[in-house]
Amino acid sequence: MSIYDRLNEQQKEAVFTVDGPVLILAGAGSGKTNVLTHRISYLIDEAGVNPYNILAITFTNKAAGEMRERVDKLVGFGAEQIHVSTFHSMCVRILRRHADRIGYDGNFTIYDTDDQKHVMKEVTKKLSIDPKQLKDREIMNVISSCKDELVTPEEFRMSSIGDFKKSKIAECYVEYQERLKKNNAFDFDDLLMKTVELFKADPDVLRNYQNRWQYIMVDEYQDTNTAQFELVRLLTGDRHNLCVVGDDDQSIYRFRGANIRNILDFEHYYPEAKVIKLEQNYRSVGNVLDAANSVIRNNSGRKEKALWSNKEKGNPIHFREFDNGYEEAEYVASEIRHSVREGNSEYGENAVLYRTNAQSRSFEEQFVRSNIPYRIVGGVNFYSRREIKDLVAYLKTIDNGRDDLAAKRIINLPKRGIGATTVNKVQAAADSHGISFFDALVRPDLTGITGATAEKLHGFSNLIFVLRARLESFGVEKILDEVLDLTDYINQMEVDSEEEAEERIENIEELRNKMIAYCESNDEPTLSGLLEEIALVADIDSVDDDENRTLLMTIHSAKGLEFKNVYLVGMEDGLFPSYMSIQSGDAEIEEERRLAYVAITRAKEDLTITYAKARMNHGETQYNPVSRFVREIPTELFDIAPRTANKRRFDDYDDSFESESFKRKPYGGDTGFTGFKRIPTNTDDTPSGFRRTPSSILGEKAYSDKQVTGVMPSKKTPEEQKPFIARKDALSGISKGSDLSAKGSDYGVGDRVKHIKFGEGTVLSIEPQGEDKKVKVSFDTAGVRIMYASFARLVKI
DNA sequence: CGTACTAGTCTTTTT
DNA sequence: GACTAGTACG
Repeated sequence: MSIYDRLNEQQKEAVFTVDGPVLILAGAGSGKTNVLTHRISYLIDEAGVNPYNILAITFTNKAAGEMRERVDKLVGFGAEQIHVSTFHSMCVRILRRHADRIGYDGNFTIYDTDDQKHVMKEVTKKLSIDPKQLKDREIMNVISSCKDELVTPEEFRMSSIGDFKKSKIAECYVEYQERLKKNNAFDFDDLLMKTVELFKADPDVLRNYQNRWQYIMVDEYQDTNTAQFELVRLLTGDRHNLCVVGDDDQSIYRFRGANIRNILDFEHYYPEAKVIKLEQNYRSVGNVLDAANSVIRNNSGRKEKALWSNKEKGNPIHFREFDNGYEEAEYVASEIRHSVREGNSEYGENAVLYRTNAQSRSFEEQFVRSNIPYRIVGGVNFYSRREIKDLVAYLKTIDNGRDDLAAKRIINLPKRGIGATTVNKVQAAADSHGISFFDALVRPDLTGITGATAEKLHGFSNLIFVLRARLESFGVEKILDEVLDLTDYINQMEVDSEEEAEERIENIEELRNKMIAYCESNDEPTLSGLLEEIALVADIDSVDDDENRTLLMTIHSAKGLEFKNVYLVGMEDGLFPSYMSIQSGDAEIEEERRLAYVAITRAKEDLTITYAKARMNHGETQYNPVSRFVREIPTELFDIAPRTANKRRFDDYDDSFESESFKRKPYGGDTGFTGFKRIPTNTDDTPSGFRRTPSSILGEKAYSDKQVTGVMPSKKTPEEQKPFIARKDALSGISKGSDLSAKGSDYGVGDRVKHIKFGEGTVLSIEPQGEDKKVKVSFDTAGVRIMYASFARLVKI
């Protein structure tokens, strides 16, 4: 009996074919990750390949982490030698070592979208481009596409001759790239493009990596762009020991430059390639799979595939129609609550998938009201939040003063009376002397700034020097506290509301947790290392599978995940497929269709599709028809079919919900009835059909005053219903570093405590962490959390 | 230099 | 509807 016995024939073939190019066409849910991990294990244990010679590239850090974990379990030892990483982090590592070969310093910074925008602002200003005629955003998109396709500024300039608009963009590209270079910065696209450039410019370096990585595997191959293809091609060299895994039907990143031809033409490029199709789906029940197949069938130019399953048919696909998005969200929340109470699923087995992040809001509101523990993935990236960007800008400036954008961001933050005029003077001095912004501001002899303003600048640079000294003496772990302390950031923060303040403080707390986590997982933590990790994380990376919370996310984020119950919401033409894609044509619609296919195939057992007749979109109400993708699913697969549903069928369904406190009424529409309306008749909007304990009823009652964030306690005494503590009080514990250990020491292990957001819980453990304490608390509704005493401000009850 | 108001944009997805 | 950048004014 070996670990390979449980694989099916095709999977075995994929695992055992280790030499030469291999294309694994892995349909949704066909055990792809399993094949990849077994293949790595086979390479090491059976084919005698040194783990050091194996490279596995994935799409997200989360996927990389999971793969490593699973390989670790299969392979006795040596798994840590395998290089598992994302394209971007692999490129960063390579560039850190060899960037000097292409004229950059290995100590480069990585610009995010926000930083790029700032640079582009400067560029268009300098080239006096009218922002009304040519938007920064458009220019950036074109440049990004160029980089995806490995088109250099010079090449693009040549190709744009004669085209006015294009040549304007080309000028911007040239200037933009020069500025990046001057700032010793790469943007995301550069990481790939410059690595290719490096490999082409320096064959020795390339050969070095070719020798190191003799067996290469690429996951999610359908999402690679031209630069990534080229990178892989170069690394593979003459060995051709390349195994790519993907599914052309799940290619959903065309907008980002993903080139579906990479997978469709693989055999063309490597004629000796072995093609293996994994067509058995182990994930979804028959009806779900049938629905997925009937949708994707409408696309042309696919690789021939026949996904099948020997699972039972399962439940029909649920289709529900609503008057508006509010009712849609209300329904989903009540279904999930129902399902969990009936013991049919756990919160974490349910997921809500939508096309756009903007849709998350109404669901979040309903989930809070219904006391459903949830987690929203994506939206505004954690590191794009203002307070986080501010603090990270401090960290960057402390780390090295070469990031001009970072220095400019914080020079007057908190307010020091340094304005635009001064900033411009300093920048001018920096430009004319070829030094960084920060270096220029400490040189009054170059800037010509005197008097009070010079004093202010001096104050700022002094602050940075002090912080650098503290970094030296206290280390990365403490540096954030020092920044908060010396800048009095939290008290100086401008906020509109108590809620906003709370949210920001929590984000800062989260940043602090992440920094500590980084320090703990690295033998030699450095500020540069931390900042690098920060630059390359995606939101999905921080999703913890064990949390038992319902996940809300875009379909894009859901790729690669699976859930027992999936709610695919907002299935309206104009929203999904998006209005843009409908305007653009077949290629775009096909991409949206693949997205629909990805969404449907996330469901293991139950799929619920919802539609709202009217929906609020940027402030105006839209009326959209049912998504064409829904109409591509045969009506037999639905319990209530779109458009053909009748009252009888609805009433059948509704029986289980009929109650005195909560009624759904048929809606008489002109297209024939397909939806229903709920009319809550009292404040307790829970269907009375559920068996509920008195205490949970009490909890629900307490909920009628509205809660805004996260998961709340199930029980509240009148005293606790007081509003949040006044802001200044709430914050004082954080900004004064010396107070830290004094705070929150009035409780011990086993005590009941209350957290401002997570509610009540029991203290599991307390351990000292420098001046602070790490407290582990099991919250009644928010699960087990580890937090820092100074931030958590737990109150003993 | 800082504030308050206005206009514009976003909303398709992200390493 | 929400957030941001830009502008006018004190």
